[in-house]
Amino acid sequence: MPKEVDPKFLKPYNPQAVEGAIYKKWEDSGYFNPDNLPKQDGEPFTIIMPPPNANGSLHAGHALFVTLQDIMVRFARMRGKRALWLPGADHAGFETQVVYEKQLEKEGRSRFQMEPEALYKEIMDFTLSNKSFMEGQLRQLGASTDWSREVFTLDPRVISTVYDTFKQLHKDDLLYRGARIVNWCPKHQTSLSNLETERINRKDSLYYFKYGPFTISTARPETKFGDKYVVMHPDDARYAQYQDGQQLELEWINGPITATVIKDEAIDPAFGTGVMTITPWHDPIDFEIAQRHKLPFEQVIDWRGKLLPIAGEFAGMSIKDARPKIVEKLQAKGLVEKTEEYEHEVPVCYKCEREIEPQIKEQWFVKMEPLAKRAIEAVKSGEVKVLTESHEKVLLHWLENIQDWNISRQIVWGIPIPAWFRKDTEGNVLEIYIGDEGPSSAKATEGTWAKDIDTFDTWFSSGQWPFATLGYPDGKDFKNFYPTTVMETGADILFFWVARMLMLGLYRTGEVPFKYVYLHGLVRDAKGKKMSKSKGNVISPLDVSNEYGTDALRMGLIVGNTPGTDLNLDPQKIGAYKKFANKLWNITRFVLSQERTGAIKPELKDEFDAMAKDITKDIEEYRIYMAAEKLYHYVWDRFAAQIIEESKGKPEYGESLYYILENSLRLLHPFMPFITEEIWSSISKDKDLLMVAKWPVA
RNA sequence: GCGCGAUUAGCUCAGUUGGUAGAGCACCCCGUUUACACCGGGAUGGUCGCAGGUUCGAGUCCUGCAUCGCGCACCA
Repeated sequence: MPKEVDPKFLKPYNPQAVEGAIYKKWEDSGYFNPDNLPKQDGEPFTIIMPPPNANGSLHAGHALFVTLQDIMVRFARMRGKRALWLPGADHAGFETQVVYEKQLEKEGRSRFQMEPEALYKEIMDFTLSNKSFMEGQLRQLGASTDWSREVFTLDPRVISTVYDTFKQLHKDDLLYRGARIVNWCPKHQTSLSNLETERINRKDSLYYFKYGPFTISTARPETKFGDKYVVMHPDDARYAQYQDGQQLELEWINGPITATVIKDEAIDPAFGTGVMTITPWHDPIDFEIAQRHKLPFEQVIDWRGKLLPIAGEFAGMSIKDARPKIVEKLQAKGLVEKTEEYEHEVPVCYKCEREIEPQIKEQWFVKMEPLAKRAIEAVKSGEVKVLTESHEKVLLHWLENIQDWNISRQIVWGIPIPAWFRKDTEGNVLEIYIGDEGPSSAKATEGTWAKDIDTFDTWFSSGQWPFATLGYPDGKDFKNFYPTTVMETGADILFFWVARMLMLGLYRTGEVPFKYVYLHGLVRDAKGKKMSKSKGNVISPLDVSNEYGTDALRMGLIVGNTPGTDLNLDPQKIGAYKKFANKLWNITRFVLSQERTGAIKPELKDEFDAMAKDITKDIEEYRIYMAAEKLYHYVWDRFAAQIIEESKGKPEYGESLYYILENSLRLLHPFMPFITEEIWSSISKDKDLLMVAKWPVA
């Protein structure tokens, strides 16, 4: 004689009807904040959320990290730890500015026609409205984050931490301001770090020009106007007759010039003719050669990519227009020997794919080697463990070959660099001042003070995120929750972010910022293609959540997703987990129709406990994908398909069924928090929320 | 140039410290026996890229090769 069950179980599970209310219950309970947890003596467990860029909607990658981190945090919370998941939002400097500039472009406006203050305010409004939108989306995905501790990357206390780090680097002589070759994007009008450039393979013409007695080869005729130095390898026998410093008169693009021979080992005798002329202002190799030989630097191309007056009749032309005309002129003068097609790699801006124009610019650089050294030690000693091993190798390789870091950006949307320069009337810098407020005017005995108008590379500030968010150095949270437990983020920002956090965290606090690094891969579409707006194959996690339920989305993102490898998000797979949610719903319906008779069968309990122990170990060792799959199979293939079938018509199974259901819900909760909490409220009305229920394995 | 991976069922991928291969989807057959048709039962399907080696035993460790992919880097 079956018992009456709650009528809600007589219909299929409807995620949309319950998820919102459940999230509200969690949030109202206060348990997202570790200070409110029933058990206050547990050890701390901390994850700092990688702050999503507040410049659009959450994408599938966000849904993946939310799911992974939420599983880790809910698991820790149920095991009695003081679990803190600290949420954030990123102003995302250059990224957001690019997004906003596209919007301006659509409106027929341009940032270059705007006052910086007005532009800053507009982007701030844009960012803040996206931020609150995004917070709602994080809730929809079930993120059990402590909203009372949320931090925005432009919060005053973050900026103050960033300024302290800048000052400290200056004090420790790890910071320099130098005129170096930078990666200049002519579209975005800013310099970029090496990481912010990409290389594309391209076929171009390689021109061979007669340069006095030599033949030089170049792919960039438009830079050659100021070339007065001709360089060859000192051991190249073909040119042994020429001496370093020897001067030659020769005919060049715009008339006769005096050229000087330079011998330098940077030249590869096997490339082209083994001779080249140099353009120190627009080429990194040439820059170094010029530095070694103390040669002058002259700008040929302006910041917009147009030729300067040194180009004579070509002045004011764009590179694209000028190049063929210059070749034509040289041809007419009989100075073109031949032209070859060749393939080479060209650096481009990672945002607009416009060709990078190397330029010399005064920027702030951080000396990275000493910082990298400590990070390498931390990785090698195991103070910080990187999943997977291959990512650890990649990280070490990068750290071991680190280059100095340009942290200046010529954009308004960012944290201003707290530096002032005292300049004479020529514009030469007489003195540099670094501080929160400007230098007192009384100090300017000569020249005038001008503020650095640049902002920091976003990664310079976000590289300090773990300790900045926790209130270093005196904050209570810093003392309680630092070093954090896990940094879970995308493998694609291993260098941009993880490496910088590691280095800056060690530098400022003397401790690693996190003990584990868990890296996830890219979320691709069902066919393994990278999602992009232009391809139109973007899957919105919020849409998927609405259609299949958040729990199904979460399972689909987790099962079979090993750390560091890309995941194909197939709606069919999500559908399979929607069915699983319904299965669980119907299991409950059946169990609730049974009386709690008989004693728990030892063999069933032992079997369940062994499974529970096994998946606990999996989660502890970050095999989350495997824990999820094992649970799925236990619940469906063992519990539903076998145990329940055997139990039919046998009242002595009653208590066993309740035992297995109740404890399965505990195990499933981190993965499928909504449906498990909903069922929990029906089977144990007098107890606290499932999110703080005790994990079945100690 | 330097470095890191991948190659397992038709497709997409798991396979934890070496113990005679698994999932989802697809496909085929049967079934509406009261938890569930968002279901149940069953079937087909793999010489685990190739060649060697270590081992009682290798998808799993080692070496070489092939193919594909990724990252970093100043070749005019």
